[in-house]
Amino acid sequence: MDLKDIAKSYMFASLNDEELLEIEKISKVKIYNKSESIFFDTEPYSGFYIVLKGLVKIFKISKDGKEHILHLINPGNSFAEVPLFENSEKILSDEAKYPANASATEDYTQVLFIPSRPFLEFVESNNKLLLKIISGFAKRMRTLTLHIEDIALKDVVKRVAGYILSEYKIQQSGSSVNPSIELNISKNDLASYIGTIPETLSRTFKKLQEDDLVVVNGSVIQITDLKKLQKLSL
Amino acid sequence: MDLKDIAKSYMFASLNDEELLEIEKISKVKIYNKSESIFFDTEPYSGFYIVLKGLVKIFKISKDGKEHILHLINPGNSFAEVPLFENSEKILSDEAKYPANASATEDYTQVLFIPSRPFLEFVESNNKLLLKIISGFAKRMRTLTLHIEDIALKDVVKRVAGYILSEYKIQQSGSSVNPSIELNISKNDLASYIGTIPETLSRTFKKLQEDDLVVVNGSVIQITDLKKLQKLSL
DNA sequence: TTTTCTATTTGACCTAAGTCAAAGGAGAAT
DNA sequence: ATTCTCCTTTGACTTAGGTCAAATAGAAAA
Repeated sequence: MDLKDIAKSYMFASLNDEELLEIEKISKVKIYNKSESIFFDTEPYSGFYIVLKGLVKIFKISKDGKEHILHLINPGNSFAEVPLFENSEKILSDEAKYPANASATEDYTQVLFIPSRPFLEFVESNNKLLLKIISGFAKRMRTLTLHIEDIALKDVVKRVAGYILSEYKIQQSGSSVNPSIELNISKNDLASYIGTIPETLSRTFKKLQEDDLVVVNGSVIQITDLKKLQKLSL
Repeated sequence: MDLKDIAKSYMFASLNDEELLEIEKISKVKIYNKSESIFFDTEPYSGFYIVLKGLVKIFKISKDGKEHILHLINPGNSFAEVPLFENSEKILSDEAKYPANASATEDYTQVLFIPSRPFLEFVESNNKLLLKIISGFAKRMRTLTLHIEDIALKDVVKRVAGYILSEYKIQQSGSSVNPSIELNISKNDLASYIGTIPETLSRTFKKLQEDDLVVVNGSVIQITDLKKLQKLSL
């Protein structure tokens, strides 16, 4: 593994080579295929992860079997690092469990596993890293509150429009002549992520298409009318 | 103002007297009456707050005027501290705005205002405080994800039952002979917080009452059947 | 290619919860 | 006490979006 891979992550971006080496020493690269589980919410907590390549979904299953995707973690981002700081005593005495399930949604998803104990020791005396972690948490919190607002305040059409636009912003596929995005998750997962079900999502895409806002072609979504789509999403 | 008031907050609980004095020097106590605004989401960001007494609600207003309460902040907890770490450059160049609205929901709500610049300088070299902040963020994040799960996965009955139980856990009014809670927010606000509207909330209380799970008397809710209520909330 | 399996779409139907309108109720102000 | 608000409840109605069942389309395997 290359130190540069670690340095590309947001959390460790500001570390110097010596510190990166330290992280490399305690961490371990793991590779998962599509829909393989990384951890279940029944497992004892042993450490957190950073996505190096691919995509990871964090999800919960409700009593009656409904799945809801809480986060989609892109490369460079960490996940399951929250429990580490939530209740350190429980972590150090191995009493904590993972608070949700995680699995890869793409083949050859590469993650870096960082075990609790050595990391906590390392981080406690590293202000720069602590600030990075705080900043990461702050950004995640922003995403979460936006997500809550969306689910609580917006109907499915607005949420779908919003998702397309946010993906477009991330992917920004060069040619703005023909703006389009490619879904990197199944429509099933997308439905779960925006808080609805596949049937409703399908009907919503149809409606957006009939209104000439987008053209859906499998996993490719062409944006026909960006302006209108933006207006609709608010 | 007493240093002890500051020390009672979760964020500053582990500071020594010297450090507390430092915080006192840079901060300022403010008092608000019920429904008075603390800040709007249109105001430039100038610092964060800690609730000393009373209750603060953080809320957003959607395009069409619907209000949704994102957080209810109890004494000891901080609010609006997230933007501080989200994008430090913007904060320091005064380009950021508050990301939501805040107002007091009780008379004589006392808050401590801590301005960005001096606090950032103070915190950057204080590991203990950084860890406290991370831990606070982690806990808030947990609350937020639970909130998302609730809204996405549970119906209104389950959410109301859940709220009653969580309040009961916080208030735990001595005599477990007759378990009951007292709502410290209006039913209007409660409806908004759990992601519904007053009419539906009212009907839900009625239903819970008809099923002999609770007895609602104004703002006092007696829990008649704790076991059943817990089962219902899952 | 043919089969098999899974993902997606469509149709018919239903229900939880929202909207609108109005009536009570409780506390504040006069 | 009486009026004025604001908060809460009730009733009648509507609808977004969920459920269930079946059809269709892709993708992977044989």
